Amino acid sequence: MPEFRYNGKLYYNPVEFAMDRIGGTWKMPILWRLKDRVMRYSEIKRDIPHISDKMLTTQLRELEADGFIHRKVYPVVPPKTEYSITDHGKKAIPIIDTIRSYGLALMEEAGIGH
Amino acid sequence: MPEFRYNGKLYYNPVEFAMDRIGGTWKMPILWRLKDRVMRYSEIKRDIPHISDKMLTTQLRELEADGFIHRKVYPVVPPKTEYSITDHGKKAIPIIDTIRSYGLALMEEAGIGH
DNA sequence: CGGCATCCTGAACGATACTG
DNA sequence: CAGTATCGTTCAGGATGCCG
Repeated sequence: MPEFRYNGKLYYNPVEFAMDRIGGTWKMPILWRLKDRVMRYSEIKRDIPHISDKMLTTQLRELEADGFIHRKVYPVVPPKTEYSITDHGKKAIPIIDTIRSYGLALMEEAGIGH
Repeated sequence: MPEFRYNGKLYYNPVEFAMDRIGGTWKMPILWRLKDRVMRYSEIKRDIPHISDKMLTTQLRELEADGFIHRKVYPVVPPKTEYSITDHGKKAIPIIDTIRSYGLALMEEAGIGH
């Protein structure tokens, strides 16, 4: 398996590369919520309990930089920012769905959720 | 999305639960290599560059504890230990394959690998 | 050969406070 | 409302050495 570099970071396989874009604790939950609707910052925050402003902002910025979501700022008072998924981001949804289903299966096997 | 607890740890969604079992830097690469053959400790280690003994041992133990792989020790000198994937572990392979393919697609879009 | 025991670092992540 | 700034903590993972 050939190793390669991207943006200065070293990767050893495609799985690692994919997980660096959509992995971590928050990115999939965020993408999942944006999959079929536009949401404001405060909406996302309210919908994902326990996430801090810092984490939400950081993750949103990274997803935007990687082209998964679009950020639209309305220059009004009070501030208004809308986040939406891009076509590039939509391609990740089936993957997340696969992992999600697998997680549910594992949970059932483990006796969780009934 | 209902949160739940498992082995003392708090999870917020099925994706997080799944990634806690097969995620991280090393677990998928290990499972991927064991998917259709039995391997000895030293074989795996040789096949996954850059992994340390500590990491390899830790990950193998966790995968074993979660029922993904089986560990068979031969009481001989010098020591011999064989690792194989279980039926439970085999169910993870299609997931890894999906993520892998997605990673390859992302890499191609990013202009990596040609 | 197939590990385990220690020690250690850096990045991820959290808590809190503040602001245009 | 939608963030930033700063500080503190945790923990995955690396480095090194030892052993039956």
